[in-house]
Amino acid sequence: MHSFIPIKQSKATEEVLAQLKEAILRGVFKEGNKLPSERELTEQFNVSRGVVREAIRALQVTGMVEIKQGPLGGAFVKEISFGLLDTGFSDLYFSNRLTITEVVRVRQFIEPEVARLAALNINDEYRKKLETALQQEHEPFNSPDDLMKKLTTVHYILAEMCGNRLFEGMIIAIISLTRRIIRAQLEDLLILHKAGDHDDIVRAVLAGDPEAARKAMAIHSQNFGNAFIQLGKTLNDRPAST
Amino acid sequence: MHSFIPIKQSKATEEVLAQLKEAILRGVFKEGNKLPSERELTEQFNVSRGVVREAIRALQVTGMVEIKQGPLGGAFVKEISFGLLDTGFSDLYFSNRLTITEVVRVRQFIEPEVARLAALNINDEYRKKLETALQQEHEPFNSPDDLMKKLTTVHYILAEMCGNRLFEGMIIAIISLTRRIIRAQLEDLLILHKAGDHDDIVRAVLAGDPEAARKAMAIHSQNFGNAFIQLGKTLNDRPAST
DNA sequence: GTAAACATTTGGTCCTACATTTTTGGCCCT
DNA sequence: AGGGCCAAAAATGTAGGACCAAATGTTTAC
Repeated sequence: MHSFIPIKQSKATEEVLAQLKEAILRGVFKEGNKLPSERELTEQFNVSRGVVREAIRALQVTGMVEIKQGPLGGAFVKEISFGLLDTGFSDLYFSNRLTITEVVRVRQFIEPEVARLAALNINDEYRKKLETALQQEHEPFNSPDDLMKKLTTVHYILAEMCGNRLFEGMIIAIISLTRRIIRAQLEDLLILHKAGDHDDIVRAVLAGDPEAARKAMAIHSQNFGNAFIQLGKTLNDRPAST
Repeated sequence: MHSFIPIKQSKATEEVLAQLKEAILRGVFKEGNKLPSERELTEQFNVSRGVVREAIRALQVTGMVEIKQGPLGGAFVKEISFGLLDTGFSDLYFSNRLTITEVVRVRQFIEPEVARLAALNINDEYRKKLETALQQEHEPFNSPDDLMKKLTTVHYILAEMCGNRLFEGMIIAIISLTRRIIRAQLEDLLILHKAGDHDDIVRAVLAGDPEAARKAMAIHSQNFGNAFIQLGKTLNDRPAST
C-alpha cells in the first residue's frame, strides 16, 4: 500500500521566506550584511510588499535579522546565535509547561560536565577572563540587574570554554531563563547567590583540574538550585501577579 | 548615579504581538481555540489589517498557532511544544555553527541520564509501550523513513518517561536534528543502527534498574555516536551538495 | 563655522480591492 | 429520496498605492 505525498502548495510568503532563509544560511548574506530593501525585494520576487514584509518579519522573530530604519536602514543579518533556544525555553516555562524544578535539575546535571570540560581547555586568555570576572563579583553593584550580570559572567565564560557550542547554547538559554524568572517575580530575593560561591570552581578550572571543577560546580549547582526550587514553592502559594 | 530607563516606543505590531502572546500564555485562548479573525482583531486593536497579519504570522513562526483558511478557518492555538528548540538546533547546525561531533557529544552525555531516570519511573503503561516499540523494531520496514521512525521510538518513549520535560524537549530536538542530517545527506547509509541495539536498554528499564539502564544507553550512545561522527568526517571531504 | 531647515531613503501603517481556499447549503438530476 | 454538482459565504492570501515616521546627509541661513 503506497501512500502518496501530500502536495504542499506554497503560499508566496513561504516561498520568499524559504529563499531568504536559505540564502542567509548558505552565507550569501553574511553577518552584518544588509538584505535588499523591501521595495527592491518586492521587485525581485515580483510579489506585493506585504508578502516581503511578512517574510522579513518571520526572519526577525527567529532572530536571524535585525531591522533598522532610515537610510542605511534595512534588515541586517545577525550573528546566528542561541536566541531561539532562549525564547523556546522561556515560552515553555511561562506557559506552565516547565517547572522550576525541572529547569534546575537539567542545569544541575549539565553544568558540572561543562565545568569539567572547561578545565580541560584552560589557557592564558581564559585564565585572565576568569580572574577579572571573579574579581568583579566582589565589587559593589549598582542595581539588582548589575549584580545578576556579575554573578552569571563566570558561568558564561565556562560555557564558552567547554568547547561545545551546543552545551554553550543550552547553558546560556537556561541561565537566561533563570534570570527572567527571578526578574519577573523575585525582584528582591537575591540572597540566593552569595559572593564567593564561584571561588572554588574557578580555582579548580585555573588549575586545570577537571574532576575538582566538576565537583565544585556540582556543589554550587546543588546549593543554588535547591534554594531556587524552594523559592518556587513559596511562590506557588502566592496569587498570580497581574 | 541613577540611570534612566530608555523609552521603548512600541511599534504597533509589537504591541499586538505582545498582547496576543500574553493572552495565549495566560490561557485566555487555550489549545485548539480560535483567535478572532483578522478583521475582528483589526477593529478591536484599531490598527490596520497588515499589522494584525504580521503579528499573527510571528505567532505562527514561533509555533504557537496554526493557520487555516476558509470559513471555520483562522488562527488556532497549538499545543505549546518543543518546535522552537527543534528549529533552533536545526538552524544552528545548518548554518555551520555546530558540528556533528558537538551534537553527538551532548546526546551521549544526556541520554544515559534520561535512561536512568526512565528506569525510576517504570510502570505498566510504559512497560507495554516499550515492549511493542521494541517488537516493531524487528519487523520489516517500508521505507528508510519508516525505519528511522521505528528506531527512534524507544528514545522518544524513554524521554517522555524521564519525567523532566526539559530533558524530553532537548532529546526530541536532538533526535529530530539527527534525523534531518541523515535524511539530508546520508539517505542510504542506515547501517549505523542495527536492530537489537535497544534490547539491553529496554531490558534494564523494564527491570527498573537505573544503573544498568544508564550504562546500556551509554554504550549504545557511544557506538552510534562514533559511527555518526565518522560519517560526518567522510562527508566533509565531499563537495557540498546543490 | 555653526545650527537650522530640507530632502532622501527606508521601514511602518493604513486602506481598498481582489484572489484563493474551504465549508455550507441548496438546487438539479436521476 | 439520494447523490452529485454548483454557487454563495467566510475566512485567509495577495496586490498596489498613499502616506507617516525615523534617520541620515546636504544644503542653506545666520
